[in-house]
Amino acid sequence: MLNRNRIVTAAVELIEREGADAVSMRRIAAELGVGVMSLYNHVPSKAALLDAVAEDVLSRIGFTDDPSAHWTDRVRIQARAFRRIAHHYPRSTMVVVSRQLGSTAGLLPVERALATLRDAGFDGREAVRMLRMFIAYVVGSLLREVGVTPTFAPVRAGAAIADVDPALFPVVSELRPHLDSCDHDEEFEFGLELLVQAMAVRADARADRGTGEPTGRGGARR
Amino acid sequence: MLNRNRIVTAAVELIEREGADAVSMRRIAAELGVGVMSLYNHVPSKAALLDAVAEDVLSRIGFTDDPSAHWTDRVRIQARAFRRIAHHYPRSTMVVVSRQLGSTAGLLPVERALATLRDAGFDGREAVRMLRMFIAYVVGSLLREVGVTPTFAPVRAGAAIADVDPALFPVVSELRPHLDSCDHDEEFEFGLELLVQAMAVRADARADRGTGEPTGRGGARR
DNA sequence: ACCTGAACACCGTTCAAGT
DNA sequence: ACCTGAACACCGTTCAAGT
Repeated sequence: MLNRNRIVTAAVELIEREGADAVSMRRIAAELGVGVMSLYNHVPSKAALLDAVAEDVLSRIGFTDDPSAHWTDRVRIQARAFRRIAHHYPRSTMVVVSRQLGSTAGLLPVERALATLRDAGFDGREAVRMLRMFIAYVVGSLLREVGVTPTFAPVRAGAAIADVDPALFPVVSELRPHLDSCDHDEEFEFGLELLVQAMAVRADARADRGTGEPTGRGGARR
Repeated sequence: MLNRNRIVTAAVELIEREGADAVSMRRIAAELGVGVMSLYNHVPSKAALLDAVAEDVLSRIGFTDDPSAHWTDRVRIQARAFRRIAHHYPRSTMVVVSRQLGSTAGLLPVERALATLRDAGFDGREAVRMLRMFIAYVVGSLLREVGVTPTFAPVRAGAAIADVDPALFPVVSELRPHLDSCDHDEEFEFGLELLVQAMAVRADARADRGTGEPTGRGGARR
């Protein structure tokens, strides 16, 4: 029997198998062995289907939050959990990122993250700020890893820019070896660590001013 | 007379006016008062045209790098310049971000940024790392500002999630006021400052170890 | 309630024909 | 070299008809 869930799953599979461009209502219907119009009994439009795909992928994030752990470790773990689904559904990641979700699908991660930041001693305003900054970093990183990021940085993996004029771009030419290779794990962890430590500094500053609980003391553990 | 540049410009204008979804070869041709197939004399395909759009927007970044300024200020200025085009071409920003560029179009910003980071005292490997981290943050921030970011964070501007169950999402409900509003300028500057300061700490650590020039001394100025 | 085919108004791109 | 219309193989979605 046809239902919304089967349609969404088929869409995710098709995206991962052939890319987001390959997705069409007709293709998905064929995949499921039904007429195109049957889909519309369960999904109002293609746009709504893609929203559902985004929510579905997001809901697959596997969390294991340990409230007794140091908040810096909890932040690290949450960031990595987020990154993990992107690796599991690389081509769907772009879909997730390019859709403006309106539902509460992605709210659980937010709840967990904000709770962690509150435990770190940040007030509401700061916690939201920190979360937004963190998400910006994670989303930006995933876009690079998924291979969609603009060249101007982690230049396209492999050869590609063999033809850089050293006279016009001296530094880029000099650093070509470093620009050409990119260990995504290392790169992500580097930024993660830098952010966590920067956050710990703020948390400590708060504590030293006597505001909030001293939970965040001791800086970022390694 | 029809040429590549006129076509790209028309595409950018159409994207900004009606959104990326509205772009079709036929629409652009109509806009320019020519037959659809005329476009193919100057652009090999729609995909190539969108790549050209991305490059065009990127190349519009206005830079005024002052090598005599403190490197932290140069980083701030470059980040803001990048952000500014995204505000000028909000709907094209998603196109830029979702295309994998292969040309040297976006190489000038990279050159400038890497030169700045080298001046800060970072070695090649560190400079590239810092740049990648920075770009991740900036790209992620722009996606939020442009309104494309997944909900799970800067929940859709305005109402949208009035229906959050406080029992399921206590922290989210409590922080609703902060989640609902988002001053993009403030938010961006907050993360920018945090990153710059974190980078300054690393630069100082380098200098203290006696490596590189002491250019980065003194931490991040405000 | 669910499924469906025909039809409509669109796509991107190939090809052969024009100048 | 540049332009072009017709044609092909696709789209998403509406509608009326079936069960």
